Amino acid sequence: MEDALIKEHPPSWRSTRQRAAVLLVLRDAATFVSATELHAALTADGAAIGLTTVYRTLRVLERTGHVDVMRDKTGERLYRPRPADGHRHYLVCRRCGHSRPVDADSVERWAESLTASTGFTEVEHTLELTGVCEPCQSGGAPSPG
Amino acid sequence: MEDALIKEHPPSWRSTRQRAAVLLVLRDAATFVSATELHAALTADGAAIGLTTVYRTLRVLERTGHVDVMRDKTGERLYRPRPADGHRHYLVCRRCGHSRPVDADSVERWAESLTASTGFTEVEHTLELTGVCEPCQSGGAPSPG
DNA sequence: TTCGTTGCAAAAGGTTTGCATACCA
DNA sequence: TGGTATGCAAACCTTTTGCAACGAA
Repeated sequence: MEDALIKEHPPSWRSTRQRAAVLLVLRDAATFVSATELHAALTADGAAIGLTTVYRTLRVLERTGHVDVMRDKTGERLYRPRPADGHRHYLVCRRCGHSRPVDADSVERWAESLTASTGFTEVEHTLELTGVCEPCQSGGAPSPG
Repeated sequence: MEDALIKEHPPSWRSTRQRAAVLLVLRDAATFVSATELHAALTADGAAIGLTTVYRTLRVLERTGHVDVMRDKTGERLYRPRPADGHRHYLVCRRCGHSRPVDADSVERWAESLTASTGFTEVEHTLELTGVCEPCQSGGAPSPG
């Protein structure tokens, strides 16, 4: 992800130790993570980085389309690197937080069809899916994080 | 809406001047409104009510399924009375805030089918749709609120 | 009279901003 | 060297909570 980001997108993306650290941790995230969690993981890894910088970096990544954002029930923002194939919807386990992209083509098409049926233009959509993943159904409930 | 709420739902819903005022304003809402806006409208109408009470009343209405909730881009919660026919998805105009329920049966079915295709159970979904409504396309942009 | 409800002020929690300093290019 | 990026502290906002007073049933 770093390469794509550093070479392509930003108006002026300056490569710093802090940003590299964020990208590194984010790249391996199998679940949506909050800014706070990300910051905790970074400092636990020994990285010296301010929470403000984490927020600012995530905002850039969001603007450049490198991360997808969703909100949990409390309204907290959660981030996850956007897959290269451009998937944009995820099914998130309510027990362990694990997320997996889902094929939402039918929803995309349906959303587009709304333009014709409602008269609304520039229709955009946000879809958040939660459930309980197979591992969490059988075994106990792995704790989030 | 008042009748339905007062007679059916609550474990113990006590009818008060403040709650009646909230229900009255909310009933006529054609758009999603925030707790703050609701409170402002109420006090503008001359009602004496605390912001805390507005929040608490909305929480009860949310729990009892009398209002639908969505979040705007800033994460603020917006409320709207739930139609009697149980529609639960809305298309909201980004310019003026007007919202209309949409038929999302196909999405509902698709979401249910995820259980089979992903192994996730108890799949729940949140869908937020925005666009620009016809009046806002032609004329200028009516201001929100 | 009882117990849910109200409202103020304060706390909480996440996110943003001001500003001086550090540092990449 | 110039202009970004950083980081601390403080500001912001929405939402929740503590607690004493109020009021519906």
